[in-house]
Amino acid sequence: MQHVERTLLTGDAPDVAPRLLNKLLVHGVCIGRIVEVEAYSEDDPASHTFRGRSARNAVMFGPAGHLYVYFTYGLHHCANVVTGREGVGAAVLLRAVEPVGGVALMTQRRHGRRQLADGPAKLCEAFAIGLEHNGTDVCRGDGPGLFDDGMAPPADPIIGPRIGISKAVDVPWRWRTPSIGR
DNA sequence: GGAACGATCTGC
DNA sequence: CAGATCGTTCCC
Repeated sequence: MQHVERTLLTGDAPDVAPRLLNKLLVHGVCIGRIVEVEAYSEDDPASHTFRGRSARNAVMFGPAGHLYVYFTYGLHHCANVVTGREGVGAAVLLRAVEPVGGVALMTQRRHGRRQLADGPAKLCEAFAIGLEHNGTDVCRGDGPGLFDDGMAPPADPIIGPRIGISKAVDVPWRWRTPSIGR
């Protein structure tokens, strides 16, 4: 199995996001099929990059294919894949994956709970993704990576507004694979 | 220096 | 439906 090509991630976030559906997130023994994503662009009031570059969001302005991990609500981590060309602050938030491998380990990390990775913070807990992975490359190496096993993105993704934001509430930049997950 | 709030999750 | 819990950002 191969890492995804970086060229897949160099477009605008809303174009890249639906392409990531059905790709695999792999970290160590843990494997999950991506079933829900959201796009965040630079001129987007809901994006961390809307007010310009900062220490926290610097990775989002870097080259495509790197992981942007942030800490929120004092206890959760969320993971994004940076998109666009270097200098453009955009990314795709990984919202949910369907567990495919490493379920025992993920269950342990999730303290025995049944929902392993059906939310952005649960996904990070299950896959042990933290700030130490901020800026790592998902197209190569041994850290959290994106892989292509040949399954195409869904032809009929469910499209809707993004979740948990207070600005640009009506922008339909959330994509979900039908019939799987929640 | 301080206050407000957040791309969430859980248990009550 | 509110609390957890703290880093980031913005304002004074």
